[in-house]
Formats: sequence, structure tokens, C-alpha cells
Amino acid sequence: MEPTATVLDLNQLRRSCSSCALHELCLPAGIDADDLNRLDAAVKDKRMLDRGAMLYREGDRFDALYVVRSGSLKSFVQNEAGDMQILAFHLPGEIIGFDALASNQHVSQAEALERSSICEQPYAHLQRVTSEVPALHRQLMRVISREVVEEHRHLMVMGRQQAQEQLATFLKSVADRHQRLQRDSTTLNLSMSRYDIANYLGLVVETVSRLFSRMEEMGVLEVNRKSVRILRPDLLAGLCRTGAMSKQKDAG
Amino acid sequence: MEPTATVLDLNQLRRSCSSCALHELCLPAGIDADDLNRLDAAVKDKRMLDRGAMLYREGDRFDALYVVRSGSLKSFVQNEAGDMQILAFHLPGEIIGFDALASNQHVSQAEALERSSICEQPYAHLQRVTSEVPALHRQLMRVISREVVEEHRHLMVMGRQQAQEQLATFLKSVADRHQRLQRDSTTLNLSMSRYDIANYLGLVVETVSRLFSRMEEMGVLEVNRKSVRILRPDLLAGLCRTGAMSKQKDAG
DNA sequence: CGGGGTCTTGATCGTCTTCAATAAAAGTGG
DNA sequence: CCACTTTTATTGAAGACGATCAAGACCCCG
Repeated sequence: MEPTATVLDLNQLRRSCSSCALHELCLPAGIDADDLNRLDAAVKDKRMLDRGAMLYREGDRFDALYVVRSGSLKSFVQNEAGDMQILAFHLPGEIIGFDALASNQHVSQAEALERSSICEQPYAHLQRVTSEVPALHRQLMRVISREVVEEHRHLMVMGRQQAQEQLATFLKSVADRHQRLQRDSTTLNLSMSRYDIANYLGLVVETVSRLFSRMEEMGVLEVNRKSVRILRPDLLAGLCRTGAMSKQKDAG
Repeated sequence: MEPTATVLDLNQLRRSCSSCALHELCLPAGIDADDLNRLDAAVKDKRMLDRGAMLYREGDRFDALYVVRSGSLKSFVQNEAGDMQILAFHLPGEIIGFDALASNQHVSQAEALERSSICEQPYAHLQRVTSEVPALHRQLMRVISREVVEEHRHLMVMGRQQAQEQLATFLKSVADRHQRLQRDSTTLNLSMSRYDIANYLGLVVETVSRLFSRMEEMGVLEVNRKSVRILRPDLLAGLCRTGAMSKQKDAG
């Protein structure tokens, strides 16, 4: 759509973390310039991934955490039958790879949804730096914790909300993350396919497509393939709430 | 149901970890007697929880991991509206509390499903011991990793399977965990209510009840309230498989 | 023994899925 | 660059699965 983005990425690629446009969003939040430089030194390289390319596969040895600089990815698991379940979408500034922290090898897979620039943080280095810089360690823990909370939220959405609420919640989530990136949070460019969205929510693609159309009719959205404009953020927020009847609320 | 269990618990309560019937199932797997004693010293106390009692609540400061000695618990999250989503059930030998590891405070809640005996491992001590005993550290990491994998599996079940497959998978999971405990894996005593099972799977209680009846008619189970006997483990295993049509399999 | 919570079962309804067809976009190769 | 195929998205019609509403049975606890 806009070639500007690509050009920007290429420029950023040359720069170090301290000048990274995302540096306040990922690990270094609340960390001074000195600490930042030490972290910077640990960065191995900045990889480019084409659409469909895998960042890591299940079983891969764990040797780094990854920060999305530009583009986006999906992470997912597969069962014996090959069924895929998408766990999360990852936007710029977000960190991937935590799934391998405990066992030292990945238990999920990550694939680029579009041409993406990835910043690789070798874990051995990162570990050394975080042990020396308590602030960085706390920040890393905070990010991991957010990850856990996010998984809980995903389960809650799948378990207790119905399709329209689910899609509304998903869109709001993407919009909120755009906002944190100081981007226009009303004009979303969804890099993932309808299939991916459906899979993530536990629905089929037709249902998702219909919901987009319905929310457009309601005047909440303006949908054009990948491009979704949120016309009424207030209404969208309302659609997220599990309306009156849901399954069960608090159990005694 | 059987007072024998309660008596056993009371006896075990007096004993240390090294004589704990579950010791090979939880942390100390693959750890020699010497190491075990050091771990033993770290155990603060063994708590009893009545049915409905909370082990920890959201926001509680993190200060220990807990091992279920007997009984069982559920862990869950709640949203602003008070809707509950059960994340997991915890059987004897299983460890709870990992959700707080990163942020140092719990982001979910744990409640006893029946009178349960809990072994408390103060984290400060545990940390000291694991740093001195690499084998224990690895074992802890392995357990955490299993937790992550389990959450992925939960998402997969909720997202891609239909009701009957979900319940079959749930039952098989409980049976498998019974087997690891060297218990009779064909006679389950489900401590959680139908409401809890339904909530865990993202269904309503009536659906779960009907599915139990249906699987009984099929000759797979013999159901009597909380007591479920698996007559045909082979058929049950078959019911777990997402039969032919599901939502979407592997995406290209 | 009564009463509240749990569980089961039935009837009906609605949401989401399935199947099918079309359209638009993107990728492919001459 | 344009036919060609393939993938992705939309829409319709029909059907199924699970939810909802309602009633009754059962169980446990005071």
C-alpha cells in the first residue's frame, strides 16, 4: 500500500537500539541511556523476514528473544493432526519467544504475516545484562507477565464471548496497540487474513467475514479488505461487552 | 465419599517432603536424597484448605509456589463484569502459582474444589535451593514449561474442537493424570461441578450434562454424578480426535 | 425434614457452521 | 503485459450444534 513504510524500515535497520523508534515500547522502558547502550551491544542482528517465513519452529533451540521492529507475525501451535491454533498476533514493539524460556526450546511457532524486520536479542547476552541492570530485569518480567495476562484474556474471550463480541474485542485490541505505537488507532491495516482472525477466535472464515459486514452496516466500521476504519470507537467498545446473557458469570 | 483419603492426608501432613507420596511427581523428580532434604527444609508448612477456600487471589503478593498433596483446586480469572473463566484444574502432585512468577503478584485466583492439603514452597527459599541444585532448577523449568504447553492445549481445545470432543479430551486428561499418580485411571472422581467443567470448556452446564448422558448411552462411560467410570478408554480416545470436519486445519 | 444447590432431561430457538457460488485480488508464466 | 491459475474474501441458503428456557429429580447440609 504505502512504500514509505518499507523505506523507513531499511533506514532503521542500520541504526542501533538506542535510536530505535520503538525503544521506549519494548524492553528499555524506564531505562537510562547508559543502560541502553549495554543492551544495545547485546543485539546480534536485525533480520528481515518475508511474508510466510518462519522466525522459529516448534522444537527449535531457544537462543534469543525477538522484538518486532516493523511488520507483524503470528504465533501458533499445531496438534498431531496438523490443526493450527493461533495464539497471538505480534505488532511492532512487541517481544516474541517467551514460550521457550522455561524448557530452552520453543513450544510454538512464529511466522511473519508480511515482510517484517526483527531485532534479535541473544538470550545469553540479555541474561547477563538483566542480571547487572535490575531495572531491565524488572521490565523484562513485566513484559512476560503481560504475556501471561494476555493469554488469560484470550481464553476468556474464546470461552465466554460470542462471535461478534469476540471480533469487537480483537479489533479493539489491535486499535489499542496501534495507539501505544502513537499510530492512528482508528485506521487499521490488518496484516492477517480473515482465516487467521477466524482461527485466532475459534470461528470459521465466513462468520468473520459476515461480522465485518454487519459491523459496517451498523456504522461501526468502514471495511475494505485489509483496511478497516473504526468510525465509532464508542460503539465498538460497547460491542466488546458480553451483552446481558452470556454463558455463566461468577460461580458460587 | 471415602474417609480413607482424609485419614491418609492427616498422616502425610506430619511427614516431610522426602517421605511425601508425591515426591517423585512434583519438583524432586530425578533428584537425590541429599538434595531432597535441602528442599525439604524450605517447606514452610502444609496448609489445609476447605472446599471453596481461596489459596490466593488476583493481586496477592507472590511468595510461594504450592504443591497439591491431596484434594484438588481450580484456577481462574475474572473480568471487570465478574465473569469467571477457569484456566485449569489442579490434581495432587501438581504445582500452582506460576502465574505470579514474572510480576511478583498473582494474576489469577486459585480455589479449593474440596478439602485439600497444600504444600507451600516459599519462593525465596526455593530460589536459593534451585540456584544451588541445578537438577532442581531444570526440573522446575520443566514443570513451568509443561504449564505453558497445557495452556496452549487448552486454547486449541476451545478453539478447534466441538463440545463432545472437548469433554472427551477433558476426561482423558484427568484419566492420564490419574495414571501418573498410579491411581486407577478408569474410575474418576470428579471433584469439580458440572458448572466448572462447562466453564472450563466454554460451554453451558446443560450441554455438559447431556454429553455425559450421551457418552453413557454410547457405552463409553458409566456416569454417576461425580463418579465416572471409563468403560472403553479406546473409544474415549477416539472421541478426542477432531472428527473429519472441524473448523480449519493447517493454514497455508 | 425442609430447602437450596446441583444435576438431568425436554422443547424450542438462535447462532454459527456447512455447503455452494461468485467476485476480487494476487501470484504465475508465457 | 495479459491470460491463467490460485488464493482470499464476500454472500446466500440450509442445516446443526449448542444455548436458552422450563421443569423435575436428586443430593447434601443445616
